[in-house]
Amino acid sequence: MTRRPGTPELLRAMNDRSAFEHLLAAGPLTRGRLGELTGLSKVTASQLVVRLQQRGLIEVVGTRSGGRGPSAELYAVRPGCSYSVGVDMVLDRIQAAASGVTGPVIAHTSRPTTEKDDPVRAVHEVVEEVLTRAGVGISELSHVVIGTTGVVDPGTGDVTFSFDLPKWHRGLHDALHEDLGCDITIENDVNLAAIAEREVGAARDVQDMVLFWVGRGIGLAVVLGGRLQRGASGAAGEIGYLPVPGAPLLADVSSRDDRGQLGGSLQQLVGAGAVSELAERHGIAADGAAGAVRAALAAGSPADPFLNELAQRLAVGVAAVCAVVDPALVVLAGDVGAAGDERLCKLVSEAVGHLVPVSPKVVPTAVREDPVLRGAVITGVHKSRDALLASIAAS
Amino acid sequence: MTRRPGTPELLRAMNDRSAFEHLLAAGPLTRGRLGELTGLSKVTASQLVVRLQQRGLIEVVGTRSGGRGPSAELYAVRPGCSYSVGVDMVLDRIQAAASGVTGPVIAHTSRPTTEKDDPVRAVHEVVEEVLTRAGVGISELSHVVIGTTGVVDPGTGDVTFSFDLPKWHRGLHDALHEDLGCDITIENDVNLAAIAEREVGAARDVQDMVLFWVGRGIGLAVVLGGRLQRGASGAAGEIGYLPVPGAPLLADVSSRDDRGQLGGSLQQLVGAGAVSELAERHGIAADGAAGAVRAALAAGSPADPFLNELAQRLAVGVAAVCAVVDPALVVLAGDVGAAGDERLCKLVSEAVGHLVPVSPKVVPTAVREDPVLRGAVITGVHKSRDALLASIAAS
DNA sequence: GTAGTCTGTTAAGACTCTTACCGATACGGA
DNA sequence: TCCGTATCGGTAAGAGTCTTAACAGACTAC
Repeated sequence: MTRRPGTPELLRAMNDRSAFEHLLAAGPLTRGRLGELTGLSKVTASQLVVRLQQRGLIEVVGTRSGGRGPSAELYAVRPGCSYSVGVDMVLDRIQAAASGVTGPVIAHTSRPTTEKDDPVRAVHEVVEEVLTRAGVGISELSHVVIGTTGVVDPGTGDVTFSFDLPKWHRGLHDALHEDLGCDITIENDVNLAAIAEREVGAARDVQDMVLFWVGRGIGLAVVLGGRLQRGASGAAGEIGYLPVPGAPLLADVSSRDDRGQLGGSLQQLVGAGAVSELAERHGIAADGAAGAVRAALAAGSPADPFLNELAQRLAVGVAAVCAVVDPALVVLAGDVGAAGDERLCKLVSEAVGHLVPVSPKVVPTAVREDPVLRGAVITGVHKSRDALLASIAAS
Repeated sequence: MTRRPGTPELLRAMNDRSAFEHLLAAGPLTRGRLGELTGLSKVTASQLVVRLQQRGLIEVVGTRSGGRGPSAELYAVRPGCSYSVGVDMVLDRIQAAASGVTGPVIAHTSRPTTEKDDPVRAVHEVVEEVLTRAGVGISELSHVVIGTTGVVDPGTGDVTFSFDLPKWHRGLHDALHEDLGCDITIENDVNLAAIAEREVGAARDVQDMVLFWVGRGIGLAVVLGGRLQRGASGAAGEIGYLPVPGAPLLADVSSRDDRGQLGGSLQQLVGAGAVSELAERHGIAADGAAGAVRAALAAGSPADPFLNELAQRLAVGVAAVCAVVDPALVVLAGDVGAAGDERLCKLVSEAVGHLVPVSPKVVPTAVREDPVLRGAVITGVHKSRDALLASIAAS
């Protein structure tokens, strides 16, 4: 409740902030146009530009000539006023990408790693490398966003536990913060994929959507009212544990199946292992679950029973989600989801229509390359923007 | 994006608004205290009080003496500056309650009705009656909030379809608005119960919670990030359709079971009919599902198998919800939920713990009397407050 | 070459807030 | 009993933000 009272300074901060946001969203702008967009007068817009320029947040990037009068100067956000890095680690590789505050990726790197590596060291090395490639000093780094399988405590921002990566555990957040000296955000990988989908993929401008990740593991990202919902303990979307018909109820959540893999009901139905098995049973030979789906799509109608059965299983999960949160859009992502493409989505959509009285659009992911890394970078850019805007308001 | 620029007038509006909110939240206040709470100086607080008083939004309600200097005047929101009415219709009775903008109910009425009555007329009559009892003219009425079983389109605010009430259909919102000449809000009854629970019940200050309504029908209200989530088509929480193990998958959502009742999987498992049947099978004789639960609780350990089975069934639904949205709190409400009380909640909580890796608190509803009506009144008060605050900002 | 239009600046005024000061009031301790 | 002190409410002067109005300069159009 300790909100500042409405002093005139607050007004200035609000307008500076508004102008900065418009510059971020609508590219280079003249003073006049900035005045129109913010609703402020010409004079105030000029003062505001001077302030932002003196702080190094914006710069002149050219002039717009061709009009009647003198050439107007074009202002844009200075990308170098804040850098962020996104990191994604999957199985045996760790990737990183760097961006300025304006958005576009300016450097990318990828190197091998193993689950036994110390995560702090692995992240440090890859961040250092990508910054070198970008020609940016570590002191200019504002935020690092790291994707992880598993659950992140929304209170502390720390890893609660992580599938596959035994060395990623509680305390990692603080260790990385200490090591890199910048703000650290650890986020669930499926959530990051959903952020990418909303920013540059199939879910642009959708306020209520879910992203159903079907790959080695399965997961769900829930976006409601335009906001990513992490749940009270960060476990929102852990739908591997969803109790569904067609799979035996777990005797206990801590028990493991015969593969030694943690898994609840839906996990046993549409996890990668189950999909491979299903493909095999239908006589489809391919490498891995996603490969099986691709092979089935290529095979045409002979593979229909396999795809139908897979769609039925997925639809049960989707239907449960629809019954609870009623999204406008369901994005199928992950290896298997992406491989299934529009064909599988159509089958799932039809099956869902028979189970629940709502009909969300079901579409394949439109972010085909490194969605998690992409989401991490986007999140980093957003975080560094927020920090800049807060600094505007504070001073 | 057409947001107003940061003019000094906006500042005044913000501060007026802040002061009004503080007066609503913290009861009668002196000018000095108001200045402290808003963070404004004594002078500004005085000017602000004068403005609000001239508009009839606040009034002097006494003086606070006993201190050192002269007695300070106490200001409070004038309840009469805006009235709202909440309406709830269940089966054969329609209820209404009226409130001023400060909150407390000032009049209540209840009259018989039937599903065949014209809803516009039924609502009109009960609203008129409760206003008469309150001594308020219809011209002073700002908002009417009506609870309904069934689905409300979040885009239009209109009824999409309603269980049990065939005459409640699309167009009702506009018809009521025309008839009563004030703002109309139609809201799902379970959502209203959740609003009441958050305001005066067991879910105060909880940001992520769900209310599981177990009664004649079953339903769910989802509150995430402090906001009620209605879903893209208003069908969030229609968990009667949730596919669960232990109940047969629906062949088609439009088919009906042998009772002729629309129902998905979870509905068939824990709907009132199923609970009564289960009780009968365990040799518990009582009138209705809630009665059976009360009888079982009174009977003690001989009835344990019945309660355990019921808890198991409920837990499957709760577990599915937890897997998707991970609430901090699950409130069991509705006839059956309320009857089950802490004993049933404990059993459900234990069963949920075996199904999913999160452990939300499971508690019985703390709003025992007319939760839906209560929620409707609270919603009406909030809406009329919003309207007043908007009017402050506009002028 | 001149008129017209647009950019960016300066000057004066309106509105909001703040600090500083003052008279009036009522309690508490000497 | 009386005076010191804290508090309430109000007035006056000042600082910060915005606005409109007017102006000097640059560039295009005819």
